[in-house]
Amino acid sequence: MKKIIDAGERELLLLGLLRRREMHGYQLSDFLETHLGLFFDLKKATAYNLLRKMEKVGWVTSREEKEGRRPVRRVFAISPEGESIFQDLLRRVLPHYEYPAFPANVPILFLDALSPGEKTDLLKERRGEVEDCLASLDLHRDHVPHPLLDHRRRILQAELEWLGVLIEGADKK
Amino acid sequence: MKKIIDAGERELLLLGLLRRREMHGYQLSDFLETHLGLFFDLKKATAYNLLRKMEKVGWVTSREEKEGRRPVRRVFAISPEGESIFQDLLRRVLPHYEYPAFPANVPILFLDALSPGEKTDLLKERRGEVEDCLASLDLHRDHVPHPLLDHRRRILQAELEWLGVLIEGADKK
DNA sequence: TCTTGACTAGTCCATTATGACCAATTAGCT
DNA sequence: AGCTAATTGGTCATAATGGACTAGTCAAGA
Repeated sequence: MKKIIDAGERELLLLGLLRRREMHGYQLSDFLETHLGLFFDLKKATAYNLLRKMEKVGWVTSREEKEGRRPVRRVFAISPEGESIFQDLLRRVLPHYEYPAFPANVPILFLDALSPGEKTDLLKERRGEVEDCLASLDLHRDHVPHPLLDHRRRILQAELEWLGVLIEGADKK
Repeated sequence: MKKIIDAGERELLLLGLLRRREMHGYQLSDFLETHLGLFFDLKKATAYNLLRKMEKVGWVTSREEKEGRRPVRRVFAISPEGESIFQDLLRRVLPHYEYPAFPANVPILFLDALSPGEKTDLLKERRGEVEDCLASLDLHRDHVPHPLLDHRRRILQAELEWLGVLIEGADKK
């Protein structure tokens, strides 16, 4: 049910962020969660894991840093080697599209196990959720209009229209 | 980068298929791959694993079967318990929508690392791929128009329009 | 000042998922 | 008949994942 055809997106993501400025692990994963959590899902432990691995192959370097009386932390920076990998990955990943899995669509296969009335109700409930998603997106409107936000908006819009047609079909029958 | 918030979609899928007719593992995973591979990604080993697990908790039963001189195979069938779980899962999963992760969008974050010309070229290449996806979908047109195909078509269409806007923006600047 | 809760920073480990692999059978070709 | 490729049916080792956990620091209020 996955579909994380990993062609290096995770590495690309981390390298790209480190390219802007060096960061320690917590900083990175915090940024991922709070700024990119809407779009990507890379958990802390996974990020740390990848960082260690990328250090082992020389794409990033790290040094210890002590600030105030906090525990030492490991600051990661991209290496020249890593920069070249980044450039490569960017050009390798960007031109390809992969349709993601929509696990939430599994029940669509089994709609005929529901009575027409119940089917309509449940689909409408789902539609409501999508509408809410879309509405909450528009609260971000004031922010810089980011392509990823636009993408999300369009996907949700498509989802909405699809559900509309489904519901209509269920109603008529 | 996952986003497989597993609320039981995988179990729902297997139970739903077994509900139509009992099957052995290979049959199931083959069906998944050839008929549903476009939409979901559930690998053989994962399916077997889930089947064993569901047998352990009594949602499915199994018996050995010998046909011809082939090796015995284990045929799985849904149990009454499993049927009730199925009904429950169906009603629990259907009304909820979860935005999936689009790992292929990671490079969108780093477009400014590319020269305008290269950016446009790579985006156009991606657009070509999406167009091909869409075109190959329409070859399936003769089949019964399934909601999932329609969903895919709409998602790809949205993707296409988004890319169009992106490319236009990149060109103008 | 004491306590409670949130933040910082990171690790650990049980569970999952998957690619690789295996072994037997059958089909296809010459 | 003999050889190869594909299919059938399934297992397994390994890697990835993510929830739970640790442990120290700071902030705010009572």
